[in-house]
Amino acid sequence: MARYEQIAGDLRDAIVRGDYPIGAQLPSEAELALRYSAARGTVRQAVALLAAEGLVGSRQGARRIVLGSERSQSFAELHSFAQWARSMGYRASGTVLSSRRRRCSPSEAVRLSLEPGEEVLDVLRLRRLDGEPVLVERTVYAGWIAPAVERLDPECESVTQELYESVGLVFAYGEHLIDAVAAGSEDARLLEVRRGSPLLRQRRVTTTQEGRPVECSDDRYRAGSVTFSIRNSTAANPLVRRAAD
Amino acid sequence: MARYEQIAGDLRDAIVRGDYPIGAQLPSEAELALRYSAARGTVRQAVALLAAEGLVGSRQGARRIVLGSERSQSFAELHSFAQWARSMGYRASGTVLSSRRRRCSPSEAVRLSLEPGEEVLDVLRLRRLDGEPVLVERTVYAGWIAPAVERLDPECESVTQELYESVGLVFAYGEHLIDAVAAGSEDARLLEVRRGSPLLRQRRVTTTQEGRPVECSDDRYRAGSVTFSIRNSTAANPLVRRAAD
DNA sequence: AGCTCTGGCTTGTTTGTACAAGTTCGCCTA
DNA sequence: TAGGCGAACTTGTACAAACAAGCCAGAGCT
Repeated sequence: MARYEQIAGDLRDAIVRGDYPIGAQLPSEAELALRYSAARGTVRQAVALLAAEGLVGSRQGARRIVLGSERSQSFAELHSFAQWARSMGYRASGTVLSSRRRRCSPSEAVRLSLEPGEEVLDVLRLRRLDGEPVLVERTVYAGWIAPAVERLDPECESVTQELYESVGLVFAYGEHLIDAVAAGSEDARLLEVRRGSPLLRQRRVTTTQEGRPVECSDDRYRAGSVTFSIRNSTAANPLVRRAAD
Repeated sequence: MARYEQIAGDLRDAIVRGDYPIGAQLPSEAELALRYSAARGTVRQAVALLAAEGLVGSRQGARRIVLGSERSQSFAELHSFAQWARSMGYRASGTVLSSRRRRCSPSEAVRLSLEPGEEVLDVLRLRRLDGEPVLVERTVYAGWIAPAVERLDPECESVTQELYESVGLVFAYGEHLIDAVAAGSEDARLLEVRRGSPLLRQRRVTTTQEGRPVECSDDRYRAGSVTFSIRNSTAANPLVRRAAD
């Protein structure tokens, strides 16, 4: 682990612990550099991490200020339903309801960088938290990863983790579109809500570290079960609002 | 404008223009340093910006890869409905439907760091895109900014910008919770949809650069009018999924 | 008392250097 | 031909130094 990550971790712990309550000033960079016997640049990398997490605010000329004390785990939590659930203290489970190969549509070909008509794997999963159905996941996997996905246990808890362990696949980048839709009849039946009731939809495309698209998915959460949270600052975070398709 | 921002802008333009299409490699840091007559550190700051925006991916040892070519303006767009609308080519308008002072509730006192019972300003706004109502905004402003808000034109297009120009107020940090809810009867009437139809809700708290909370708001978008978009990578972006309140 | 202004403190930007660690690709060998 | 090896390349981390720019409090003045 890098030195600046250690320092960031140390400071984060101190903030979470309440050593620096909300509104308090952080020590100056020079002081921190001295305390950790590190160069100022290294300390800056550390506090930049905290700023990106929204824990501290920064203004040129003034001491850094503590803005919050909630820790957020960023990427991993956005991707792995199971990991997120575990960290929140829920018991996650899931079932594959259908899984079949087919030729990809033109729009999927674009999103997954495939040749038109190439084969893809279509998977429908229902996910539960503590037994309650909360999420319908309709995922399209690129053909090259399909065999590994088909080998997975249908009741498999964490797809992300299993794929990592079986073929070393790492989900590294993602684009996510979040909006609200009415439950269709299938959604309604699976999630045990009335047709037309509000669902939170997350559409995403995920790629490997090399930029190779792996999957695109349409996930629908039952209203009231899940919330997305973003911290942003003037200096960071590519969250934008877009017009609907 | 800082040198690294110029370089980042230049590279961003090149990517958007298609000089570096999706999947292409960016020049190495050394080459960019030479091209821009800058130190490698400066170039690194520039490409780090692009990486944070999700435009390029980074892996130690390998050339940087272009992941996307859509420009996102990050913070500003998340905050100013008017600015966002303008950048998307829409004509934004809005009306203040009600505005009244009252004592804050205990939960508001916590979120806005106020004394319990302190005065706040409650504003209900309806926002339109090209004349279509798309957003109901219920905002609670801290008492200290209330006078400036009350002086605003009820038809004011961009609250953010007006507050900046009139009192120099800058919204610098924000926390946002996004989920889906069913339209209440007031929502339904204002947005011209049926009661119970799905809405995308964004709750937020905004603070100044000093960490002083300015407002908290409950914004509800008509389904199909707006989506939120996030790009994330293993290394960045504090977006998380949370259980509902 | 209230105001201005200045000097010291703090963060922001840039350059330069060095080494660590991961990737890529060609060459060589079995 | 398939596989292993290594050299060159590329990004990541760390240190040191200098100056720019913004903030703040206290000194001094009105």
